[in-house]
Amino acid sequence: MKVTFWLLDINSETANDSTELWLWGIDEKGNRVLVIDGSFVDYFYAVMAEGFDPSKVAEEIRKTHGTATVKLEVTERKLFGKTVQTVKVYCRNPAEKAKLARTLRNLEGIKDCLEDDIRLSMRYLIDNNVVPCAWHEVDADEEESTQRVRADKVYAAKSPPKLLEKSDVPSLRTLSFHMTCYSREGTPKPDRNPVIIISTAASTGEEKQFLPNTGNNDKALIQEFAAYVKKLDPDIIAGYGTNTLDWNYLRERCRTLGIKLDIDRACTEPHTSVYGHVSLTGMANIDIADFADRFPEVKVKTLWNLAEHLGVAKTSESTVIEDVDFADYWDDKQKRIALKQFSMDSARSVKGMVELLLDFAMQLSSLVSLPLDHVMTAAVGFRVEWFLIKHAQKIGELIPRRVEQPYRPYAGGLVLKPQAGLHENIAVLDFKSMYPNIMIAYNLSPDTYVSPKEPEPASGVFTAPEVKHRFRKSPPGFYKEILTYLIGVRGEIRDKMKKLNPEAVEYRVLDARQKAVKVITNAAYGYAGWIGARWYIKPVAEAASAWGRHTIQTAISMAERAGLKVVYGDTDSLFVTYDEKKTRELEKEIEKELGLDVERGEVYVRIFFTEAKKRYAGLRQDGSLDIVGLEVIRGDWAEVAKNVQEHVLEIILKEKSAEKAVSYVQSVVDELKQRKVPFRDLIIWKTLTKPVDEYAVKASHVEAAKALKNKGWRLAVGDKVGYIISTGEGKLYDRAKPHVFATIDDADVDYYISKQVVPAAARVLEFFGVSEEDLLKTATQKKQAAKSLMEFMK
DNA sequence: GCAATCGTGCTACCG
DNA sequence: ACCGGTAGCACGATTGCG
Repeated sequence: MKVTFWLLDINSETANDSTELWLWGIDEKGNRVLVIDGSFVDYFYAVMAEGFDPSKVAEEIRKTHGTATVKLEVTERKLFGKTVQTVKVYCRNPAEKAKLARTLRNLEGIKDCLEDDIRLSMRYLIDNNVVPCAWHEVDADEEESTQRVRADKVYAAKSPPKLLEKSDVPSLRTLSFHMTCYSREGTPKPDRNPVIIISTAASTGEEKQFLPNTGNNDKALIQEFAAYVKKLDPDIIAGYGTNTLDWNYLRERCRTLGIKLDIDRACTEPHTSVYGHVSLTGMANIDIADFADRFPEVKVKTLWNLAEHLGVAKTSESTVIEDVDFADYWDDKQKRIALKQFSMDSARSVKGMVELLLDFAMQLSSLVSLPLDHVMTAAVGFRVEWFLIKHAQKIGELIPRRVEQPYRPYAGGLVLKPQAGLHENIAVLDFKSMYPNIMIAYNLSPDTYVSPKEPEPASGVFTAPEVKHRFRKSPPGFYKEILTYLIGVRGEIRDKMKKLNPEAVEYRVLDARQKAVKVITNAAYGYAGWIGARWYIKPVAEAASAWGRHTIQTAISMAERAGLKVVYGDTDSLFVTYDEKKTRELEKEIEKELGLDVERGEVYVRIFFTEAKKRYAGLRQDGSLDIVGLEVIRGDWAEVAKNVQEHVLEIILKEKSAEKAVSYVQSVVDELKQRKVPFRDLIIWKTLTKPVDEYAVKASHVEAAKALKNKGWRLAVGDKVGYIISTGEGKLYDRAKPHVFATIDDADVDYYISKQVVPAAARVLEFFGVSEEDLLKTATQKKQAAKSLMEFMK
């Protein structure tokens, strides 16, 4: 019979010489199905050394390793664009694949073995064009018993599933949860601290809260939660920070309590996958924290900061309860109510974020072919790589092994020195997707690179400026094909979207799709220059940036020839004096001359540059500010300083009144002196980028981290540490206090005035004749300062 | 002997 | 575990003055 299903998860099961691929999905009727394919045979390639006959080598392999192999095939493949002879070695046991490949590398006539590092489940997806988060049709027989697993139907596939065009998404059951643990000694430890609350919010609308029956006894709590998960049988289980914290905690806690957390669809426990995320067989475990890097404007990546940014929760001082206070809240009858509410609200926020973000994850998953639970935990480089791998398989290009490479830097984009001060009426010209389009235009690819020792191919070559790397003109390289496809597809999607109502489900799905496509397109250049890349060829990235510099240089000359003044530029953008007719002509001329599309970006009514590159603030025509690079948008400055700078910029750009800005700054300084600012506006957040004892120098955030650790708080690399500078003796790092252990009365307001607020304000105001000293002047001195300022402005 | 200067480490930004 | 270019702070060693 034919079964149509949408693929949610895949895993492989190997037992007694048989290997099965388990495809978990949902059929058109909403049944949860498991399709088992036992016919796939894992393999790798043995690449022949120069001058060896593959059939003879195959014979030798058969003789020496016949029992480990099922079948041997002589085939031709390509490696970095060059044809190679190979023997495809089918393995009896997938677990022994890498070992067999290692042995065969030493066999005479074999230069190398490749693709033994591709895991079976990925191999299956790639080879059969089976795609996660997409519909397939499979010819299969229904199995009688579904006892081993939690599924409505189990099928045995008679052949691999076929991908269908159908682009809708079935209705998925999701369960969002939030877990709270009790500890009076810092970060809770699963061997001694209980779980006190688990709140859940399901897509069905059902909400639950699991609490200890008596005291802090959490055994029944966890068992009830586990039973509920099994009963609800969600397709997606989501939380915040669950990949790094909750699942491990629950697993450890269950071990301590002697209970089994067999909640997944194969009735096994959550397991840490080789890729680092936690996997629940047959369902998708989603950690919303893994989506946080899509929102760089959220500096401190907490559940609540992200939820508020996404508009799924409104936070106020009272909503959020800090981890340090959990135990106090729990132990106080009145406050416990608030803690329970907080937990429930957290689960609801997770649910809200899932609803907003899942579309993107599913589209990215199907685009790059990584299963849904893995795609968001995978780093950008790996997402690009899996997309490349899928295409490589189609065109017969072998997947290179990841080899350790020495780091060799190369020159990147060109950044112009800005014309400092205020400018009126400035337009930005941007090259559209400059690097991808350069790679397409000059056929830059790992498989088109012509090394210096090679003769020029018949097609001729493109030679990059400055660096002189050569790339054959034809046939098209594999990056060119991929990038052309991605850019084309994104255009098609966006055209389709224009005809749809933005409220429609289809519009949302398409929007998620085009975002996923854009992410991969934009990361291709970075991938090319990444030493960890399987297809790393430094000249590819180096040539792309060299052509980029050449492109922008040429555009600058053309702009100046056209009589447009260039006030700034960075990599693929030019800031020019705006003249409707001249810029339009320039855009056309650039496109004709360079073959790259230019689009007019922002047109600023007024823009302010400091002398520094990559830092400016512009006033848009709609009255909003566009602030770039300055303290306002940095996460490592105290909020009080950022607010002041933002307000100063607004006054300068809208009213051009340095005088007004100065008195505003002075008013904030006064408030600070009286400690009349919210405490949280004094917190400085910095990331721990390595373990605390590996720092070469003493630093405030590291000292604050040490203080937290001393009180039992577990801090991981990548965590943000919030601290304030307190009054007292010594260096700044001696006076840094974790914000959770401090109050406004501890704060050294002089530090905040002289090292935060005033420098941030002066960064802007010094271009209007205002010094840091002017900003520190008292009220009586203000009038004098204002007078001389008015002279200056004239 | 001490303040000014400079190099280094570090973080977070831009495109 | 995507690239290079860049700013700017704190720290701590070095320099320069006399």
